[in-house]
Amino acid sequence: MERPLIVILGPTGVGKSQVAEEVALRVDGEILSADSQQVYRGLDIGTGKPGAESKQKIRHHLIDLVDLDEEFNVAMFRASALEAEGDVRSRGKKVIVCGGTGLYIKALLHGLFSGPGRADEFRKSLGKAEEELGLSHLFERLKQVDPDAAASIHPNDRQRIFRALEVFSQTGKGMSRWQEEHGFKESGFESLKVGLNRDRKELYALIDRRCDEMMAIGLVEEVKALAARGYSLDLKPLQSLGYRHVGLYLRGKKSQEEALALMKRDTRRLAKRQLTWFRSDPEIRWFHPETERNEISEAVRNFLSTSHDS
RNA sequence: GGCCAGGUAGCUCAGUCGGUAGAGCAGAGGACUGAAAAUCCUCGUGUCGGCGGUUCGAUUCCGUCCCUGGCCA
Repeated sequence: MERPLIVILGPTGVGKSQVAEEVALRVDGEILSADSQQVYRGLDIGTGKPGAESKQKIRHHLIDLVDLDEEFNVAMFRASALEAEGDVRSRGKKVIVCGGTGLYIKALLHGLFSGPGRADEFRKSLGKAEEELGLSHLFERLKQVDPDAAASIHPNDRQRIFRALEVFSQTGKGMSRWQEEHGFKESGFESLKVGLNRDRKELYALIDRRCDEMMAIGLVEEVKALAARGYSLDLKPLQSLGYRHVGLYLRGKKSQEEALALMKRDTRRLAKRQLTWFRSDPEIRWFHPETERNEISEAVRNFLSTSHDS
């Protein structure tokens, strides 16, 4: 039996949280965050985690799963999400997924090919080879072992070249074959995808305001406190939006003003990339987060009344 | 009011010895299977301030007007 799942998605700053909370209260549900940064303990202000009042009203999941120096990735997200989903459902509550990390949502809904995880030793050797021979050499190597993957990966895309070589080296099978065989065909969920969007100008203005607010309520102090606890500003999660910008400021590379301006710009760019990702999904039904609240409720009601499991 | 410097892409500016123009930034579009708030790719037509003049042809030269900044009254 396919399990019903309400998914609320959209670019940063559109107003997903408010909509998700309203829906959760209305249908007696709990929220699974589909956000690649909220999983880190200590990243609060910059990731816009739900506050105390919200947590009192609604249970949130998939937040604060790991420390900043621990590894986290899509596969771990999927595993945690399935667990949380089962838990919520077992208590008779509705599951509402809310977030802007497209890959995470896709992995939850459709799975991932069961290839190897990250192989640090191997990556180190790749890093060395890159230093000595250049990335183009690694790309040539990929062409040899997995021409299909090489055809779909740009020669400059270091991250994907590394991953493809890693998959081949660990399994002896090209990543392109793994992907082809998997094809995101796993299912098990029947989903209602509620996409939230608004006029670009309006969205960007909200993003700018949100960045100002984050600074005003102590983003810099949050990062300082993390550094004081011994976390390096070079840690991967601290390279994300807001955190890396505060890092630039704390290291004296940018003034606070410049850092804030860059944070706004990069957040706008993220929103654009998120929209690009979501736009390609024809299953998403788009709504305005404020003016179409009624339409959203209606869609949710219809979905729940026709879904098989209830 | 006078003198000077400017008015060219959303912004900052370059340039055209007369043949309707190009950089940076901003922005737009796209890709995406264990780093995804990451990583990567692609994209620059705009009455060259208005109106006249010279010219086969003016954004470029000339005149005039308007606007902005500075200096002098």
